[in-house]
Amino acid sequence: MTAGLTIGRAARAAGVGVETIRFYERQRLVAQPPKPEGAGVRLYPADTVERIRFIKDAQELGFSLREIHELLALRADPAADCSDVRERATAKLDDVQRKIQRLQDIGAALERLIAACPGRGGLHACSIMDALTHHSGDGGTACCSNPSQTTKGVHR
Amino acid sequence: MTAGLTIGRAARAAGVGVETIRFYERQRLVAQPPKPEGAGVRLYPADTVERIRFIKDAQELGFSLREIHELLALRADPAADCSDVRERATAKLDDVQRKIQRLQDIGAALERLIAACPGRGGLHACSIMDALTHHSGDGGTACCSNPSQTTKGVHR
DNA sequence: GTGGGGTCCGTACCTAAGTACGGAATCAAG
DNA sequence: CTTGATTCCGTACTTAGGTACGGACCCCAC
Repeated sequence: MTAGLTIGRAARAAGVGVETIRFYERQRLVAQPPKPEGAGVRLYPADTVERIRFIKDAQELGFSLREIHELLALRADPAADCSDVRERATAKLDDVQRKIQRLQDIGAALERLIAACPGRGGLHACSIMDALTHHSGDGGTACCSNPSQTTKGVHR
Repeated sequence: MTAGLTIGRAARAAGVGVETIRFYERQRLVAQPPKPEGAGVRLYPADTVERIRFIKDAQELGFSLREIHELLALRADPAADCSDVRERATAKLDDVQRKIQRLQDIGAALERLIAACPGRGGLHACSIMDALTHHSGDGGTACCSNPSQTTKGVHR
């Protein structure tokens, strides 16, 4: 069993900064390993690196740190109140499935957008909003009316 | 064609606060309708309500306002550089598909967690991290070792 | 055994995305 | 035509999630 990684190596392995790990420790999202007797430096198990990666992943999927903490706290062991764990896990699963559904809608809209691009004829969809809302096939030319609101200087 | 909604009604329809709409206007995420000649109040088309809903949805899926602006700016009309639009749309689509993949992994892990709950025998998975990492079926009892890091006071 | 990098810890600072505030103007119901 | 709710606009404040800084300490290679 390898002893573990120093915080710097752990951070590099997880793709975050050292300060981020410390921040997560303060938020109790990851456990702070004990400092060895007398003096020395804390060593992080590979486990923690996985945990941090999960946190970053979940964050990109729109979960807040609080929600991620709830996800990580879910554990099915016979010593816990199973019906409670089931309930919370089921709620999270619903959440996840709703997100998947919406992403699939957006994905389909993007595909329509891509397909409509060098249209040579039809020109069915023009913006994502169009592709999402009146996504019914055909419809002829009733699209691309007001070409305002394009890219022009957002955020500084 | 209905004239439109006042900012308050539009906000209620979109499920956000008035101040949020004004904030989005400042960020150029939604267009500010013109104030009628002389005096009066701005009227928002139903269109804008849809747009705001989309923004909120996309945000829950982990897109930043900047990314959402990019998504909304994508439009396939023959007057635009199609290869550029295709490229950006394809990149966004990849993004979306990666997110779906990761959500499906998490969903599967949650399902394993739920299934393992009133285990009566096996007890295969215990935390999401376990269910995500050594998710191979069977394996016997090597699970649920250290029940530390449970729920105990995060964020005030 | 010393020099340079890494760790430790506390505090300060930063960006994104709102949210609240306050005073003037405007609208709509009675 | 008053009164109460909205709108309008600018500026200030807040919260989440980090990031940076500074001084003390530690550890490893030379």
